[in-house]
Amino acid sequence: MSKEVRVRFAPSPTGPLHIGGVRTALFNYLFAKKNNGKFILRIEDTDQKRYVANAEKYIIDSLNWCNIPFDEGPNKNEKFGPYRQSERKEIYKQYADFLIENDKAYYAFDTAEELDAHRKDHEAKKKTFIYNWHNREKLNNSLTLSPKEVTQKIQNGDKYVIRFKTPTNRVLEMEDIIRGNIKIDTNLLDDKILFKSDGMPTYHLANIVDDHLMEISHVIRGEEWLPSMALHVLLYEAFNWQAPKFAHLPLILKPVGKGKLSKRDGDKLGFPVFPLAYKNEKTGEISRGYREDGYFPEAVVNMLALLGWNPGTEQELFSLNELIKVFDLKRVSKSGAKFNPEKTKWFNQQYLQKKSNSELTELFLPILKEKLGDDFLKNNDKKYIENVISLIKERAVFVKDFWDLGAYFFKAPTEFDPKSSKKAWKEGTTELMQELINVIEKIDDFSSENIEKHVKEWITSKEIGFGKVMQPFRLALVGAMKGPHLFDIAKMIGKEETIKRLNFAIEKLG
RNA sequence: GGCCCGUUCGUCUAUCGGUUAGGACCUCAGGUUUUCAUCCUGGAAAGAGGGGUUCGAUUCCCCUACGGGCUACCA
Repeated sequence: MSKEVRVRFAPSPTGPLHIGGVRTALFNYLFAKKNNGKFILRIEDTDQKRYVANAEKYIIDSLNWCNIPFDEGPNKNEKFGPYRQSERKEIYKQYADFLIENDKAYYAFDTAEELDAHRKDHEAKKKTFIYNWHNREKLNNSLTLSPKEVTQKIQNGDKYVIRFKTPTNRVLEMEDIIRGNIKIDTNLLDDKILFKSDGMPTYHLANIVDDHLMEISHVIRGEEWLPSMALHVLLYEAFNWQAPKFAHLPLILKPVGKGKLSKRDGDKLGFPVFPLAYKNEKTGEISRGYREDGYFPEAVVNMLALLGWNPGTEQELFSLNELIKVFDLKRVSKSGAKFNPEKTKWFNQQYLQKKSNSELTELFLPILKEKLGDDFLKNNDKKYIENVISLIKERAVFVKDFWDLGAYFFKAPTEFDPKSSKKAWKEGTTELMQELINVIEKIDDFSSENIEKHVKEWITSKEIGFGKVMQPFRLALVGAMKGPHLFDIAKMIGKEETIKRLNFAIEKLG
C-alpha cells in the first residue's frame, strides 16, 4: 500500500505570481487530483529582504481565479501548520543543530566581505571559488576552530551561518520522474548555507524539513531546481528521512530571443505574463493580467496545461476535469517551451464559442453599461443583446470584441468610414437609397427573410447589380463595410431605425 | 569558466527501430459570404552536424555544436 499522494506548491511571496508559477501549481494540482491526493500551498517567505506584503494574497487570488484551489494552506485545513515558513522559524533551528551534532554540518564565521574577496581573487585567476571539501579546512569555521573558540564566538554574538558538510567522493544517482536517471559527483558540490545569520533557514533547509514534516510524497517544481536536487537528496539522507519523488518541469521561455520568460517580455510584446493585473506598491507600476485582458480562466489553464505536456492524442481542448483524468507526469516534455501568446488567443476564442449566448450577455453587460450609460437597458432588453451576440459571436475572441463588432446594433453611426464611402457611394446612389426607403416603408412583416425578399425583388426589377444597393445600404446601417448579414441587421434595429439611418447617410454623403 | 539538463516544421508538439514523419498555432492559396470576419478545402513548412550499433535509425550510444538552467547569508 503506497502512501497518500501529497504535493505542494511553494512560492516565495516576492511579487506577483508569474504564468510559469501558475503552470507549476497547475501540474501539482492535476497530479494530486488524478491520484486522489492533496494539493498544498506553502508560503516560502524566508527571505526577509525580498518579502512583499500583498504577494501572498495575490498568489491565492490567482489560484482561485484559475479554479485550482489548495486543500491545505495558510488559514485552511492547517493539519501540518503553520504553512508560512516565517511562522515556523523555531522549527528549523533544531534540525540545523541536529545536523551539527551529527557532523553533517558546521558553523561558519566568514563574513560576506571575506567570501566576496575570495571570489574576486579566484575570478582574477580565472578560477571559481567554491566553499567545499577542498578549502573548508582553511576557512573560518567550526572545522578549523577549536570547540572552545566556537563556543566563545557564538557567545560573543559573532554572526555565523550553518553550512552543510557535503559528503565527498560519491557519485549520487538520482531518479527524476520526467528526466530519468541523473548522476552527480558530490565533490563538485559546494557546502551550501542552510541557516542564515539572521536566524532564518535558507530555502534548502526549510524546504526539506517542511516537505518531510508535511509528508510530501512528490516534489514537482521548475527545472531551475534541478541543480539543487543533489543537495536535497543528501539532506534527506543526513536526516535519515525517506526522500520524496522528484519531477522537474521544463521552463517557459521567451517567445523571441533568449532565456526564460520574464515580466519585460509581456510589456515588450504586448501580452500578459501574470494571471491577474498587479500594481507594484513601490514603483506604482501596473502589470496587466490575463483576467483583466479578458481571458477566460479555462482558456488560460488549458493553454498552460499543453505547454510542456500533451495527452498523446490530438485533443487540444480540455476542461479541468478532463485534464485531471488524463494527466500524467511521464508525458511532460523535457525541453523548455517558448511561450506563444497567439495560441492563447485561439484557446480563448474556442472557449468563447462554447459559451451560451445568455452567459455571454451577462459578461457583456458591464461593457455596454460603460459605453452607453446605465439606462441603456431601458431601450434594450437582454433578449435583444442575446440576439446581437448570436449574430457576431463567431467573429469574437474576447467578450470585449462584441462592442467593436456590434456597436451599431446599439447606436447609429455618426460618421462613415471614408474609404468605404468613396467605394460605395457613387453617382446615383443617393437617388437609389431614396427609392430603397420607399421600398422598405411598404414592408409590413419586418423579418430578415421578408426584407430580403422585397429588396431583392426591387433590385432585380431595376436590372442593376446587387452591390450597387447593398454596399451603400450596409454603409448607412453600419458605418463601415463590415458585419453580419445585412437583412439581419435591419431586422434587429427595426424598420423605423433603418429608414432613419438611410436618411442620415443621404444627408451626410449625398 | 565549472556543473547539470535539453535539441522533430517559425512556435507548441506526436512518433515507445521499419510512417508518404501526424496534429495545432502562425502563414499562403482557393471556395463560401455581392461587405468584413467566420467557416470549408488545399499548400508550404521539421528530425542540429559528425561518428558508431543495426538488415534498417528521428528513435539506442559517443563526440561536436547550439539552447536552457544553476553556480548568493534569493527562492
